[in-house]
Amino acid sequence: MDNRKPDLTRRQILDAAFCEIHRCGFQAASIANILADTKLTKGALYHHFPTKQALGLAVIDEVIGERLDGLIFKPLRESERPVETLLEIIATIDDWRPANFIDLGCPLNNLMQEMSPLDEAFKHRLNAVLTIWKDTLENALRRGQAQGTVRPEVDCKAVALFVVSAWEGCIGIAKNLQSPEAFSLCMRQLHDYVRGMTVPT
Amino acid sequence: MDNRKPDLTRRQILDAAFCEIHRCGFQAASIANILADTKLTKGALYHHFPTKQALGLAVIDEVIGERLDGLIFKPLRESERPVETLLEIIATIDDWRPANFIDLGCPLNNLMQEMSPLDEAFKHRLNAVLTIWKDTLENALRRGQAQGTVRPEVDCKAVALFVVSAWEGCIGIAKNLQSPEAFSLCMRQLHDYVRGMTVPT
DNA sequence: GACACGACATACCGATCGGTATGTAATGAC
DNA sequence: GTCATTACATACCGATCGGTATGTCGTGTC
Repeated sequence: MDNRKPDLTRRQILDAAFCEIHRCGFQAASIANILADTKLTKGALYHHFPTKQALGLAVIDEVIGERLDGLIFKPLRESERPVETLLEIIATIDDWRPANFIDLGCPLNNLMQEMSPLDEAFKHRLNAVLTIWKDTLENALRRGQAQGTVRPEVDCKAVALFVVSAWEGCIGIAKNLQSPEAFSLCMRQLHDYVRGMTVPT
Repeated sequence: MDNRKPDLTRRQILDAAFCEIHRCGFQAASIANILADTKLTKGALYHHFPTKQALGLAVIDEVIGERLDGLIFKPLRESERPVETLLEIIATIDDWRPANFIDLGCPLNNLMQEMSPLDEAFKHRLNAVLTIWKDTLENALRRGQAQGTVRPEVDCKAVALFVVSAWEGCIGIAKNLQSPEAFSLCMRQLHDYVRGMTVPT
């Protein structure tokens, strides 16, 4: 225990927790298993996170939320051509999705299905991420309308909601089928759906 | 304990297990909580089901699978006009969905997200139900093509897969949002999507 | 160097868990 | 009525759980 690095320790715990929660869900994720990946002990864990719940909430904000921001939300926000970017993200998802995506599913979706009926704080944090996603898509579609790439009669709010739902649905079904092919096929339909919202060129 | 009715006892345990699993998932569902709803004891439960896993698998086959069959699969199989029936089922979902659907989500989807990476037997059983759903939709679309109601260029396999995925996605997102309005809005987009597969009249 | 605090490690705690072993009684066949 | 089997009820088991209490030592300030 030379050269203490509390920030590194905390990050190790967070990352190990993310992996364990992704593997078996929050309720079944055990503190002992999380720590087994770190060579750290309960003392360290409880120093940084007062409860298992607090650790889970930190995973949502600091791991899951940050990842989705980097992969989806930020590129859309910053794009000059948001609808083209959205179509590109969907079309190339097999290139950038994490390797265990089909095996284990989407960490956000998994936690939403598991914890939102059981824990108000989880639901609130998960809702925050979900709402960013939904609003980011809605905003992209509205900007697309302003740019003339999205059809003016499209209900951007409804379509954004449906796209997020179908996206998570495709991941969830592919997870059960354990089929990368089903995932690709399904995402291609989602891509066609979004393209159906655009002005033909 | 007069007048033993083993079939009734078994059914009580199954139904209580379904409710508890729906509420908090399989892993967190405890035998003690399941039994608390029944006035029965562990002796009865382990007489009928050798393990907790066996009970969970029976819930999939005998409760969840049967329900979906009654609500969706069978009406589609037996309809003379399957695509119209599909559109009708989607349009009227708010009339026939169970009351706790938005709160607790779809029992099939919940178990798929939770258990399919963890337990091969669960995955297999869940896959069986999911595949029936998917194939039933695919078959409905193909019959629609034969009847001239579905456009001939539609890839029925891909669309069926996407519809099931989006359906489960809508339920899952509405569950986190705890919003019946979001669910209705999302299912309306799904309805529009399916209708986009039909020949305009 | 002394001291306080922070960052951990370790041993321990009570509660809960799925399942087992044993007991009791209902039921049906003879 | 006797017996075997079925259908439960109850007490108990070892394992695991999240968390607590205590100890040790590293670090920074004076």
